[in-house]
Amino acid sequence: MDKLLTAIVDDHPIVIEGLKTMLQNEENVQIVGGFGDGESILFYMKSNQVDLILLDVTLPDINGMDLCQMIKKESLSTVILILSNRTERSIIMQTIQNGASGYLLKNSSIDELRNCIAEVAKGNICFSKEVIDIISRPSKNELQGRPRLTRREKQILILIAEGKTSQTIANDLFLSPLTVDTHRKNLIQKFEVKNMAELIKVAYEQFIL
Amino acid sequence: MDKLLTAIVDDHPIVIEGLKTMLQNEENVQIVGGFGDGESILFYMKSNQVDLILLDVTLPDINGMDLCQMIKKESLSTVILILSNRTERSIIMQTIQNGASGYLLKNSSIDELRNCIAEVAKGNICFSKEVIDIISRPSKNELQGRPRLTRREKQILILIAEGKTSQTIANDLFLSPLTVDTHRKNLIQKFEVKNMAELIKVAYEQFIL
DNA sequence: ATAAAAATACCTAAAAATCAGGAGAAAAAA
DNA sequence: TTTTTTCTCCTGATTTTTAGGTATTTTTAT
Repeated sequence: MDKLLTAIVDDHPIVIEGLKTMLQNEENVQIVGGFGDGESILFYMKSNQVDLILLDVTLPDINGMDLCQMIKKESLSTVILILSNRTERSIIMQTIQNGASGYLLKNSSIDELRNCIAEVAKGNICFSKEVIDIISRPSKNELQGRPRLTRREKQILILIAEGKTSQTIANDLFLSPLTVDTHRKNLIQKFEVKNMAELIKVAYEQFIL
Repeated sequence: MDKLLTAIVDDHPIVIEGLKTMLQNEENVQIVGGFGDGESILFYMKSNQVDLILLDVTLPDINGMDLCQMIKKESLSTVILILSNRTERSIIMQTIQNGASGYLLKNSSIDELRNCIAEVAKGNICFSKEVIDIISRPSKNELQGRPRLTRREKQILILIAEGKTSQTIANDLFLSPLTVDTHRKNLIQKFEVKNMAELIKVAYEQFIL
């Protein structure tokens, strides 16, 4: 098997150097360069093949999620492995949704890194142990502080998210618009939000929608 | 190693039987029962240990995402492996976010199933090849039809999602409220939505928020 | 340098949502 | 069978958003 042509994208030169050192003796990896921002890796990819990208999500110019998409647009076969300090589950999930094949925290061991590189090279999706914990563990504020919605409230919430007005919803459900307004009010109270926009946001964050 | 006490939850008896047959000769798996709905597995778990659940997302009583959470609430150590026909990426991601450790399509081979069971039992997250494709491939309507937002628009979108009014946003950004209104208007046009609630919804669906 | 895109600001009116109360009927739970 | 929750509808005032526009200044890209 040919070595994986591997690029490192991180705005900390130290991290780049560290990774280079850690990976220089790997049999299946060949570092083709370190890049400090999104622009430069995208530019490099226009004229060079890259099989694997070790990518930090926080970059000066482009955010990691967007960069993932751009990289995949440039070359679908390039595999992206995220190396980041960010431990928010939403960030992890979003990078995967945007085309990354794996996610490691920066404090991962060389073994985990090695293992993940092997897995993603095979086409699998791979996370470090710590990341799996984050993904699997329903966070306190997601499970605990999650308001209980009645059937009607849930139903109306969905219709609100579809952009419908109280009037329209009332017609759909054969209710008075005033009733729908009451449910709106109750939803706002239950979720402790200021308006419908914020309501939809937290509903998404808490996976109710 | 002890055998994994494994429950099958699916509303099609044929699927339950098929899985039982497929897995009866596995060394590390012991089927403890088949369940046709969410209630019955939750009830069973109250008095019996279950290590692994093979779960269909579409059930008559409770939807798969919610059931995942309930199962994890009942027993955090129980590992959930989704077996489903649903190929929507959002469903796959949501089950994982809700505590599932893997996702297979029902037409997966016995080898893939065997492999995934082994992986999730080790604490890893595992998908079948087809599922990986779904997750990794940015779908047309997500990449293509995604409106390009300017920096300002994105910034204002975030503040709107926080429940702020035009007035408040204007204060935050040292702008005229009228300017903020213009950006609102442009956002509504770009996303082709009817109001802010729907805007936040599609922004989430397209991973912009 | 010039064209295009983005950001800024304004106007008028109508429509819709939010706030702050209350109150009766139906359904579900204890 | 109570009790509690949910669902329903109401008044009235206020705030905010939405839907048409127009138009100037700054940035950005060619």
